[in-house]
Amino acid sequence: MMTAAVRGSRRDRKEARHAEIIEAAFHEFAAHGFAATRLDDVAARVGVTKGSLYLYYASKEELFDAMVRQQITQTLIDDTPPGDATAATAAVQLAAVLRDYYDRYARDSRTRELLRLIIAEGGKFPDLIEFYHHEVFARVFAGLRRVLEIGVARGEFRAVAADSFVLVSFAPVLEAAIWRLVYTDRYPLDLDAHFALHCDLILNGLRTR
Amino acid sequence: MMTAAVRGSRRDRKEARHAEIIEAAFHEFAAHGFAATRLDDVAARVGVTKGSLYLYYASKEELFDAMVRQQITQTLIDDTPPGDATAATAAVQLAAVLRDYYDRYARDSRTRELLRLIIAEGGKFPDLIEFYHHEVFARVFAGLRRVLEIGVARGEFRAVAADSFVLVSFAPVLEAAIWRLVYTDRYPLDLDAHFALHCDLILNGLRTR
Amino acid sequence: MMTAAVRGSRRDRKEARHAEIIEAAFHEFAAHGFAATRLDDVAARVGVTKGSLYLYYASKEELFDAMVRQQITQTLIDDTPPGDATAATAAVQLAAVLRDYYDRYARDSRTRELLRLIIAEGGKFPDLIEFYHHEVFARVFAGLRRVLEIGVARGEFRAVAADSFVLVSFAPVLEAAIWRLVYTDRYPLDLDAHFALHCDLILNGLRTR
Amino acid sequence: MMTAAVRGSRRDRKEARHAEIIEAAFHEFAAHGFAATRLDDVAARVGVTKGSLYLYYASKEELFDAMVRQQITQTLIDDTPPGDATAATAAVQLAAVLRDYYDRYARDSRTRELLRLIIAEGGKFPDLIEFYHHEVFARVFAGLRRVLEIGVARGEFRAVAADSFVLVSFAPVLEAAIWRLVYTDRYPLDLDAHFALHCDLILNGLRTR
DNA sequence: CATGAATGAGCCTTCATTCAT
DNA sequence: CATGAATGAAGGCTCATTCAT
Repeated sequence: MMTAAVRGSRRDRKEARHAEIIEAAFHEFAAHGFAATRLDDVAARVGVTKGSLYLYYASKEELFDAMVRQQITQTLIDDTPPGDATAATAAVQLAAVLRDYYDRYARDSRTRELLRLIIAEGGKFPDLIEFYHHEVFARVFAGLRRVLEIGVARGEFRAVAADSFVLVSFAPVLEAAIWRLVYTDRYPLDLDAHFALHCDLILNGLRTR
Repeated sequence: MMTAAVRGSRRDRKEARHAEIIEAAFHEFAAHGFAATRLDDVAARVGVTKGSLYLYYASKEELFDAMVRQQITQTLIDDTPPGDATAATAAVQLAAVLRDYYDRYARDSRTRELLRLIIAEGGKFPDLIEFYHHEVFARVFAGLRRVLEIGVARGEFRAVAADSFVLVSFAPVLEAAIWRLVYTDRYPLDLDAHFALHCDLILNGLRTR
Repeated sequence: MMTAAVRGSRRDRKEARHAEIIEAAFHEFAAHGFAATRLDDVAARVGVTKGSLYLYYASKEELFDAMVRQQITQTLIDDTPPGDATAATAAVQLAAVLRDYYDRYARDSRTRELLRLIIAEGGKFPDLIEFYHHEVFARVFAGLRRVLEIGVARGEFRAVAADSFVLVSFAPVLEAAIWRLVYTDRYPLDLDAHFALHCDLILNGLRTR
Repeated sequence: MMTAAVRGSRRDRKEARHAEIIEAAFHEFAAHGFAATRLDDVAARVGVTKGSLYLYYASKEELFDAMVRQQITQTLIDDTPPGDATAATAAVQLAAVLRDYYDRYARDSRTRELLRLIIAEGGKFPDLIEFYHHEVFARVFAGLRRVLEIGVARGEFRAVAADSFVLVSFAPVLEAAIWRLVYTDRYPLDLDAHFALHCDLILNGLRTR
């Protein structure tokens, strides 16, 4: 039992180290981008020597890759579908879904930084942007498409082109995220007002007459 | 006079060299980001030696800064206001303005790459994102605000919050640009359909009843 | 008695571990040389962790030293004098001695690899080449000298300079070993023909008229 | 003319640098082997910074390769055939050829060091040992074969197997080189006596009766 | 103006060695 | 005994920057 406990804790400690490194890597990579971050700094943030990182990840690339995947996965670990399925109208559902996306993708700074990395380093890591699409955009669009279909089926919404709709209706969320990424301090964005007008326009735009 | 002429042509040649270097720098920086581009590659693209770059720009940072500013300025060298001021209705004007923005910011690959650099390197070059805001977003938002005001004045549009409106109505343009930046090849975006639905939703959303 | 037995088996196990490590070290060092072999690889070959090696040898140098000494000693564990002392003529004896040396130093790949290490790393390990001289060359030369003396005493051989003779007469053996070390695959050496001509020339060269 | 002169000297200086680096590399590689030599030391020997080496050679491997090839080529730049073609007898010719080989391969320390590198690093650089064979052994053996054929044709030498003869007759040269490489200081080899007995045995061994 | 050799700081990666468990 | 995580000192290679020509 001792042995089992010791082994267990060893594995646990290793898991924990992995997590610590990922966390440190996230901060450094997010702050400086792939090329400009120094593994020295990542290690220092963990409180470990540079060489130790190589006990966990075989290269800077692998660390970056693992970090991004883990951040994406962790961000979406909440697999509860967005929105409020019990809502009376599709309009309320759509608003709930959008609010959910704002919370996940625009309000959370970690998600924003991840987005920056995807945009900035996507060219060098095609697998990662694919993964990001699969885990993030695909789900987001699926959610929006579902609400649209419900609303159309109920006669609440006009039958617009779904493929474009999911993109166009998500755009202000993405924009809010990017805006905060780039201009947070200098030109603050009032997220509530942004969300309010976003819903207003979309819902009025979709409404049947 | 000879001397002046010679001096003039010399200055011209120097101007031309500047332009060549900026152009080469744009391609390299856009492709690899600030940290990962090598001045060697920029120089090779110009057909010149690395050392020569320092006759024109004092450092990598300065070259990057000059390049981004020049690209921004050149992109906006067309100072004609967007849209079609002669249009009969504000709705048509708004559509014209949006179409104009799509052409400038989503369809043109150079503008997209510039956007990536702003997002990716903004943290390291705060003056540049400020400049970008001043030259790009400020103008864009001013254009949208004007049309909104016209439409409201004419009773065509509802009087929505202008600050949010300019952002929300521009969002699909920005999104299209970023999407093409990241997913061009894998998940193509139908820009015409995107634009069409964008206008549809916005105009229907704005319309007074 | 139990204790003694246990201790004994423990010591045996320790001896066995030593042998395993030496064996693994031989393969790695022979394949890559001193500087380029990794203790990780040696340990992996034993099926043990790198750290464990330090329970047996205090450093890479010591392991190398011990390995070479052990290989030399083991190679010569057969202390039977070379050749055939009962042979009728010194010529037959000489041929028998040479055959013996071919078997020991040219045909056996382990001996060849050892030779490479002596040549390659001798500068860094002077004690080892001294040991090699004492255990290998000194014996080889003594054997040849003895046969020469017998042949001269019997009037079969001319009285050539013994110091040079032992070297010159051994040279083709050494050459065969080195050739196989370097060119085994590309330019195979017919050891039997080599040996035959070697004997032919030496015996004819030594013969009194 | 100035320009041409300047350009010329620049190229010359670059050539000279190449030569200096090769020379320094030879000393360091010969002293420590491939893996254990530090480019820092090579650079220091040239009186230059480590980074400068990369202006001339793309990697440590390439430098090593170039160095070995250049040393081999330079050693054999003397394309005069070995021996003394005007000699009266094949025996005298053979002795002259062998003396020549002793001078080239056993007396010259540079050649010996090269040999050590071939033996030590051959496994890692198969092309180099091939090159060495082509430039060194092939020529050496061709020289010996020619003299043998002449001697046989004249009835001076017995018609022994040529393939083995070239190897066996060269062996003492190789051995002398290796001996000096390994045991120079501790067990000096009297090269003249070695050569004398070598010739004595070979010539007596070859002679027809 | 332009070159290109040279620099030197710095970064990623490796690996012999140590040590708490 | 054995482990394996951790260290830290290098070492190969890169690249922005300088400068004599």
